[in-house]
Amino acid sequence: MQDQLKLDNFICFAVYTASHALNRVYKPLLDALGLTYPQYLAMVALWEQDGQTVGGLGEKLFLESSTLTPLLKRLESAGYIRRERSSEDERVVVIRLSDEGKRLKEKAIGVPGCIVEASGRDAADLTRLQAEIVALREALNKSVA
Amino acid sequence: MQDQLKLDNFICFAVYTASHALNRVYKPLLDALGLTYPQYLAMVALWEQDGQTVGGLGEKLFLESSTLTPLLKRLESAGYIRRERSSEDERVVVIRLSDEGKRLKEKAIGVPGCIVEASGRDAADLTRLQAEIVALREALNKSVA
DNA sequence: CGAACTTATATCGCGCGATAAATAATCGCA
DNA sequence: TGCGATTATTTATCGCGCGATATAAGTTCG
Repeated sequence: MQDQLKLDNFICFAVYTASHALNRVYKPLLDALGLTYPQYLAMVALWEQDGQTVGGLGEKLFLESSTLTPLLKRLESAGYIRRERSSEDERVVVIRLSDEGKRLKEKAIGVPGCIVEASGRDAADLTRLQAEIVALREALNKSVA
Repeated sequence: MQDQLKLDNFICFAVYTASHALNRVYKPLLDALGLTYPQYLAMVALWEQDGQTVGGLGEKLFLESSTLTPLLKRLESAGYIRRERSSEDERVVVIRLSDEGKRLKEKAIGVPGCIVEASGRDAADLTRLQAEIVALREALNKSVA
């Protein structure tokens, strides 16, 4: 049968369930760090570049301030970051890693390797697939904007 | 730099953001149907095969019954499905489409096409990518189990 | 100068999704 | 018969994600 409305033919279903599957692999690793999945991504973004603004982070992570602000507050109360208003522009809030937040990077350094291993693929193959998925995301984002 | 902890190198980040991007494309289409994204997937599974059990649906959708039960209750109170205990095995709850639920399929028939269009790819290309993502999901699920 | 506009973030409200743990009902088998 | 296994529900908790709106700070321009 060539039913258009067949679950297994849905790219959205593939992405949705792959996201869940990733989440389940990450869960125990991130529990050990005291982070949720989106929090982890925010921390990765900050490890990559400290001192980003809320807006800048949101742009990178594709999240609104209404999602990010409470998430960042949780990271702050966990002691991993500080939120400081910029002195040049008082509208802007700059996010800085605390010492503990910086130390957490060392504990997190092994996580990506675990994922690669769980995927059963080599890094190059994953990189290729990742690029394809990013291309899909970009096309979809363009169509909405 | 070849930093392992770089956001753009994360397959998880690609999947996570692609999932959001898909959600944003779907949102207006599903709003018109009165469905959320996971509810839509459950309905697709039921259009594909009516009369599935909660457990069976959960297996297909990779969701626990504790996630599915409230979701299905919402679909029931929306009038799209009925939940009936099986007479053969009274532990089992069978989900059946209501007439309205069946009619909804006609309204939903155009949705996948919109997504293909938004992706800017042809169907064959999407199918190939979809298969790759499914393969990733299967590998990840295997590693957890 | 100051009114009007823009930008950056925060707040509020909402619903949902996801999980864990406890409970209940039923089934099937030794 | 009785007990472990199965199936689903319940309860409680937590966080995510968004839209709408508010607040406050900066900017522009008459």
